[in-house]
Amino acid sequence: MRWTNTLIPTIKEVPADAEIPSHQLMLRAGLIRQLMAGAYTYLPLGWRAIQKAAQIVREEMDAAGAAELHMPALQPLGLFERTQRKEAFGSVLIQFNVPRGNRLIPMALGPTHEEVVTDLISHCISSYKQLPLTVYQIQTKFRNEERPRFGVLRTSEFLMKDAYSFSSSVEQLDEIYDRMYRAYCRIFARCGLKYLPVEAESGPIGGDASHEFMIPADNGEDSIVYCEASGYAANMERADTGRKTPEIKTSPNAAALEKKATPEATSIEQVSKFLGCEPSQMIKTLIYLADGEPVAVLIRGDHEANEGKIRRALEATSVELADEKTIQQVTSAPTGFAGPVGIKCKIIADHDIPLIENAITGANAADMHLLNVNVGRDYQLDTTYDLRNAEAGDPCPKSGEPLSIVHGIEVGHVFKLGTKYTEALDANFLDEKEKRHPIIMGCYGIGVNRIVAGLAETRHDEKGLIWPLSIAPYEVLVIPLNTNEEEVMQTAERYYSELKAAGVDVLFDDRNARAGVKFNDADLIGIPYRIVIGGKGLKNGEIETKWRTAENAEMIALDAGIAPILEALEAKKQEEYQAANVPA
RNA sequence: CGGGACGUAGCGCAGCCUGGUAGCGCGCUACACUGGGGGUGUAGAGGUCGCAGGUUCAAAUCCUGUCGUCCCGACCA
Repeated sequence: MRWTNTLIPTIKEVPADAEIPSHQLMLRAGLIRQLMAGAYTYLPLGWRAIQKAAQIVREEMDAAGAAELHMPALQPLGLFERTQRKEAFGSVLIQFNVPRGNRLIPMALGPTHEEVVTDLISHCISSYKQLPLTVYQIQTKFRNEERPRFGVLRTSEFLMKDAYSFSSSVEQLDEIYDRMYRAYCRIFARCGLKYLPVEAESGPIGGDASHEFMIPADNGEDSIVYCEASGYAANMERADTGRKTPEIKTSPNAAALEKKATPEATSIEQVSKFLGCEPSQMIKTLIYLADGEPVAVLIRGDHEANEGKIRRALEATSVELADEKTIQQVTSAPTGFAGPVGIKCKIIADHDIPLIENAITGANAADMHLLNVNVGRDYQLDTTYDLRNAEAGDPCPKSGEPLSIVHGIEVGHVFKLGTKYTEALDANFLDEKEKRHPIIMGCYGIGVNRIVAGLAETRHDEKGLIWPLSIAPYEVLVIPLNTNEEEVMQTAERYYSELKAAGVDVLFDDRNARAGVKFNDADLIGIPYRIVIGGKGLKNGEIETKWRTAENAEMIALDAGIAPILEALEAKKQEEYQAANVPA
């Protein structure tokens, strides 16, 4: 492609609205332009990078035995009503009525395709002999983000690869899940990303039912609990800590229980300020309804309760914060003054709770808190649980080494779905004994544009982007230094056409611009291999080549033609593939 | 949806407090010189100051409303 025939609007200054590197660089390098909050145009360079990523995704999905198809983005709203996801999605689901004659048809723009694909499969599959089956598509998804942000990382319209597997047994599902998991590792490695498979929520199937694939990045939205020593990685909802139940006994330093008025101080922050104490000295008493039964959950004041852990500890199917009325019944006080002492319901506590000497808690009376509360003397615990979010420094559940919290960009998610959608939409199969069962599903998503944004976010220097060869919009950039010199232009044209004929993705900077402009743009858009043709070199019978990542250029002889360039590209591809550590 | 900031030429910004002919840099157009890291000169083009209403002889500037964009938080199958 000739530079003058395409659209690469590079920007010298940093756009005011962009804060994070990927957003700034993608704008500056002419990859994207914003249409409105949460909706971006991909310009030729950006779109080519996306297509490269999509192609890698296709190759690996096909190799993993999945079949590509294409489903409508326009979907009947009724499907979402049948799976109850109209409510679950809420304002995220973009919906509207479309006039058809004198009727209005309620529709939605697909935020994902579980409903559509399950509906499809329910009509096509009826026997266990047709299973397992995995299908996928690469398609634009629509989710109304209440607050789009971070440029192209969080938008209301984005390109997603979504795959769905259908199987007749959990064993079949497990096998497909492992295959998808490996395909994902290969995809992200081939794209040149440093990625982390992270344990995520366990679904209805239980066990290792879900992994998120994260790119570690300071500007990532998600928090990952990570242990360098053991490789343990889990998201905040899921992460266990290696803490154990401590000895539960009254502290020898226990001071006399004291009741203190704390008018209108209901939050940890307010009370700690009012009493001049640290939040870590306080016990937060949260009243939950576990399958309808009230339970008091004790968490240290400076910690975050984790509902998933609470649900598992109680062996409940549903857990939600109790309503005002329940709290009033259990604590004899309005919300904000609950405490373990004398509370009228079951109590469970986090591991850290018995360790707090002379704690401060609600007094189960309006506008009152208790000081010097101690376990054993003032309230009783048989055991303790891991009920809070992991924090940096907590022991790793595998190695016992301190955990760290790293931020990440979610680029992929694999999930054992189970039969939620197949039951709701009547997608069944007949087994060998003519018994009907709902098909068992898995779903597997990749944010294709996040692959590109993730690379921009993590691979750049002060001059601009640094693409790996596998995703680079063009592999080679040919720069004739002075377009007025006939010999320079003829030579450059020759290299351009020969490289193109050899199947290399080559961009030809045929602009009549100064060298500085071309070099700076070259660094900004980050094409991996640069070939410079100038008068001085030609006099010596040489042209200059330089890798974007290299410090210095190398001269190669004109006589050699494009052969050394093709060799260098091939060697670099091998080198990148080796370095990426692509699993088998 | 709560909190904060900002809307002036394609981009980055000044002017606003204290109302009185809309400016700077980059980019763009033409010509000339120049030609290995955003070059120089000359001459130009381009703006209903986000939008609406109000105050005033007079509004980019003051007031009210509204729309948009960004950031923090809530939310995110």
